[in-house]
Amino acid sequence: MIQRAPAVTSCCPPPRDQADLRPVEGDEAEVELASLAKALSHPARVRIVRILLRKDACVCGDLVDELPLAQSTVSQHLKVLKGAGLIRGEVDGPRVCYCIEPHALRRLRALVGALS
Amino acid sequence: MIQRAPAVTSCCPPPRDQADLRPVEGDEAEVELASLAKALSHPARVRIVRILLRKDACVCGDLVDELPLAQSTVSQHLKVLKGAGLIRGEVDGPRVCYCIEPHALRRLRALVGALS
DNA sequence: CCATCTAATCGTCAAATTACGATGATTCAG
DNA sequence: CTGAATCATCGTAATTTGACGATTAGATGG
Repeated sequence: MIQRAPAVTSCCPPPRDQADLRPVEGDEAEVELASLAKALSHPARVRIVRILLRKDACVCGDLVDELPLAQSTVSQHLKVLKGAGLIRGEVDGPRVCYCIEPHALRRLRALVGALS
Repeated sequence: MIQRAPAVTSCCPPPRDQADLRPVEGDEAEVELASLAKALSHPARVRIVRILLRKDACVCGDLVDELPLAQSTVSQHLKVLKGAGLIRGEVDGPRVCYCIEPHALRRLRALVGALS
C-alpha cells in the first residue's frame, strides 16, 4: 500500500465554455475525428478518460494504481491523450495532475454526432 | 473514366430499430468504445463512413474511385469497418454493396455521449 | 467455355503501436 | 546537501497497422 498526500481539489479548473465554430464535415473534420478516435482506440486510454471524469478533480500517479500497467506505459498513454488534446496535465510539486479537457470531449461528441 | 451499372437503390434496407440495452459504462463498454474508436481512427475509414452516409444507399467499388488508395487498401479498410460492425456488405452480382449499420453508429454515439 | 469485371486475399515491406525496465529530471523533506 | 518520491523519456522487443502489387475467387456476358 502506497501512501500519498491527499488529492488537491481541482488543480485544473475547467476553462471557460466556448462554442466551437469549426465545421463538423469536410476533410479537416474527418482528420480531426480520426485523430480523436485514435486517442480513444485503446481500452486503457478510454479507462483513463473515464477515471478522470469520475474523479472530476485530477489525479496523477493514482492512475498507475488503477491500471494493470507499468508506470512508463501509463505515462505513454497519457502523452497520447494529451497529444490529442483530450486531457491536460499540470505540474503540482513533484506530481502531475491530469484532467479532462471538456471542450475536446464536446468536440468529439459533435463530430460523432455529425455521423448521422 | 470507368462506366458502371447504375447503383441499386437500397440494397441494404435499414434493419428494424431496436433499443440497445447494453450498459454504457464498465469494462465491456470501455473495450467496445475502444474498438469502435479504433475503426474510426484512420481518416480513410472516417471518409468511407461519411460517403456511405451521404449516398444513403450503398456503393461498392465506387469507394475506390473516391479515395486516393489502391483497391486492395480500400478493401482492407472496409474489412476493418465491417469487423467493428459499423458497415455491412451485401453481394450483388459481381459487386459488393456496402452500407452503414445504423445501430452501430447509435451505439457509438451512446458510448461517446456517456463520456460526460 | 472463355474473357472480363469486381472484390477479397496473399505476400511483403516500412512504419507505428504497445509494452517493459532502466535512466533522467525535478521537487520536497529532512 | 542528500535522499526519496514522482513522473517523463529512452532504448528495446514484439506485435500491429497501412500501403501496395499480384493473385485468387465468383459472377456475368458473349
